[in-house]
Amino acid sequence: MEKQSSLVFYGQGEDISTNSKNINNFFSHYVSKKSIFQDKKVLSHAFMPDEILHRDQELMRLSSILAPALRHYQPSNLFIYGSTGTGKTICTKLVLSQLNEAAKSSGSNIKTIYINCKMKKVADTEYRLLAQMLNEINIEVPDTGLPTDVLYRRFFREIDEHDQNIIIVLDEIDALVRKIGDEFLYNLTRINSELSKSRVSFIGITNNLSFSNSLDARVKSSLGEEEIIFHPYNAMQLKDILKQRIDTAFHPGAVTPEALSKCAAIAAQEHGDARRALDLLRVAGEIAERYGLEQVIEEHLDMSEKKIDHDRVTETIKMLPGQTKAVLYSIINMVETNGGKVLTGDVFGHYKETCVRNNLRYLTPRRVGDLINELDMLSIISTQVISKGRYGRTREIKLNIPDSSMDHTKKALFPNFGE
DNA sequence: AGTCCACAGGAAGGGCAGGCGA
DNA sequence: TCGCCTGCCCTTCCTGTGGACT
Repeated sequence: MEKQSSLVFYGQGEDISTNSKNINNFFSHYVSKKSIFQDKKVLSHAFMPDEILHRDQELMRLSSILAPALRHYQPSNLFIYGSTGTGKTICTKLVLSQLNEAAKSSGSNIKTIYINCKMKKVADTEYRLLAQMLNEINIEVPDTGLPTDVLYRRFFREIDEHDQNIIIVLDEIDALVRKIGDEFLYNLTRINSELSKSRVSFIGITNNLSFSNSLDARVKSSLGEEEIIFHPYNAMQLKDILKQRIDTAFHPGAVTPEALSKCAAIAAQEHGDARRALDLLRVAGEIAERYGLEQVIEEHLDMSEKKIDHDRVTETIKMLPGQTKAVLYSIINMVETNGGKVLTGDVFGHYKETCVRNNLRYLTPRRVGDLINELDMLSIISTQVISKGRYGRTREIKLNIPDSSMDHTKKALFPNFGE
């Protein structure tokens, strides 16, 4: 295939004496050229389609569980399970928005609160989650400084002012419980006994199918009154979803049927993740556009896959704190030297040496163990606890950084640490 | 069967910064 | 201003673990 980047074209082919002229010409050309996209936002995670394909059963089940709110009854608490990109969040949001519409026309007083518990600095502590819930009902509270029980009381008082049904959605609830434990959830289960006018229901969304097993029995029985499982999409279903979005996102004929099939197949292999499929398609479109082409072809999807992986890794690494970078630097070095997998003890030894060499303070093995866990949670590495019998119990660490991103990863770490 | 190793990981608490209310 | 509360990062201390070794 012959590729021609418009950037290269303008830089080399024309006699333009100054940089500003060059850039100006590029922008004019860019504006005058027809975009491959018709409406790019249709491919974003936040976009809510009018119709969600292949989720009729789940939507009906969800609607029937929440419907009693329209008759001033408290709907059952609910857990929604399913892997990433199976439509849990989007279906919940759609049903809630329809419920709000129905409430408006029927005169029911329903308030819905949606909180993504995985958002850093939003819901990673009990205080912040309560503050976020208060913000959702337009009550401003300081980022820190107040006792937690004051926030609880304020929240109870505010929501109990009117006779209303409140539905609180805690998305990625497993991340919250991992961070602050399930005591908080227990407090929430007691919420209705504190209220005289309002009624509160909870929807917990998680991609961890065994999440409820890790909960306290009281919390489990109270919050898990109903359960809905979202199964992964298969390749055919993903293809339908992609087709639906392509029709509005791209100009007609901008995505070849082969590219569409390939995109669906890649995402189907990765646990039927529709979000991943849409990302692949969006980035592939951007790549095609950058090359000045009017069609997305299979090859762009390969490039898109690499780019998404690469961006995810390098962006995550850039944001890491210095000590975590030092630990990762040691893991990469150990893996490159020893090949394959390394053990916690070896990593700590290398990490300590690196810190001494670079005049950095070094942390205790206990803390380094936690940092290794954090890298694991970010999927930069994978760890597995193994027993080496008489030679102790340790963690085996494997790098998850693709070879294609290794150079950039090192560049992101090397300014901080030298040999 | 008991011992031992090299950790994993929970619990408790210190120190610091930042904010609130009296 | 001061006491109290929070989050955050960290250390210290401790118990638990599982399979090789004796």
